[in-house]
Amino acid sequence: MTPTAQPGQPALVPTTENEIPKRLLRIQEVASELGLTPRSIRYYEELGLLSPAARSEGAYRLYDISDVERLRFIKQLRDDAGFSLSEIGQLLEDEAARARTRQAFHESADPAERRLLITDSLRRADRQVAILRSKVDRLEEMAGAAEVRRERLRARLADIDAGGTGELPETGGLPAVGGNGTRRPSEPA
Amino acid sequence: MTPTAQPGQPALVPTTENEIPKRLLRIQEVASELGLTPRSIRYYEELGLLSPAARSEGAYRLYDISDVERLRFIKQLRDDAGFSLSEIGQLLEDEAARARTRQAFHESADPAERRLLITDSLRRADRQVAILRSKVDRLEEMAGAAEVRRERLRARLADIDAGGTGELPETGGLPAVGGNGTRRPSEPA
DNA sequence: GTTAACCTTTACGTGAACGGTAAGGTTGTG
DNA sequence: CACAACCTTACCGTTCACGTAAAGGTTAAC
Repeated sequence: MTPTAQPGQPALVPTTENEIPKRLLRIQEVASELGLTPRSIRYYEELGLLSPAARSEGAYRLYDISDVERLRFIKQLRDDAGFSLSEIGQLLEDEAARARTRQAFHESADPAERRLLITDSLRRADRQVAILRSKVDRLEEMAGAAEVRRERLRARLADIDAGGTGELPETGGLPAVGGNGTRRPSEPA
Repeated sequence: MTPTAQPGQPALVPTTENEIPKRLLRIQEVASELGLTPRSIRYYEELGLLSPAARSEGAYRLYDISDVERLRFIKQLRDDAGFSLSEIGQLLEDEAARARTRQAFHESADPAERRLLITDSLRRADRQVAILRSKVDRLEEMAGAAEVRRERLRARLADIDAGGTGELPETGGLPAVGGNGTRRPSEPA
């Protein structure tokens, strides 16, 4: 509450020289930045969706930028794409593999081995793109259908304003308004 | 199991003349057609998302085409768009209003009143379009980002195949592969 | 009118995705 | 070194979206 610096604050990683000061974030900082809760982040970890880059001496979880980006992606997949956490798990590399992979990549200068790691990631990226694109397409179709229904309503409105009955002859769109009541082949919506 | 017609089968509505034979469907028929279960359909009804066009003498739920379309829309909103059932309720006209509206529309020949009903539906349609479009946009962005990450991986693969190290100098994409391990400003992904 | 296949309501059970709390340890500033 | 603000694990509770079973009534072909 005081205007002075708070007690248990962040933490700068002791960078060897004047390298980029890689701030490691504690769980609450990450949570606020992403609009998540510490609880849900721990839950994702429990499911194997991610694990913090490091732990402090006292076992505090410490996250780096790549962790935050991964979490942001997870959140988008959950909120925007509506995937379940288990589907997200299938889409992402599981955390164990992720750790092994990046270790392996940096420790091996062997191009053949590196090639293998990259083609592996590439396969995953392909899957992600395919799944996201197909979802975009389905949603695009829904949005299009909604626009069609809207246009129909506009046409009916125009018809009424032109002295008509406001009933359209063609196909019954989504029964937003009319749908049943009389038994004419097509109802006004 | 017999090749003969089953016992408790469908039901044709006694159409006055040779009007379009409006088949009313029982709950299981609707469910199979849409890939839902009777239970979930009843649940949606319980939440006020829809109600069957009619009930049989013995209280069987009977659905008409407009009901099926409405259910199909609900399912799409749930599966493809990932909305919760309560969000779907907000997007759709609630069933009570829907019944009142279509009654009102058919019983009133008054253009002014009809106009009101239509503008009302139009407002809802506008909301639906807006919400769906914004969701499409967010997903489009995600898909785009995924494609960028994929291209980066392809570039690294090409680099390796050209005798390079497979590390890219620019910005760190989603930490799909590399992300931490060394402390260089940008990691290979 | 029997009967198989369907339906009804009611109610309790379940998996997913967290929320909340308890009991206790850690951090960094004053 | 005291202390406020953070964190830890462990565990029980909750909401949503149904699944499942019980007990009984309905429908339509035979």
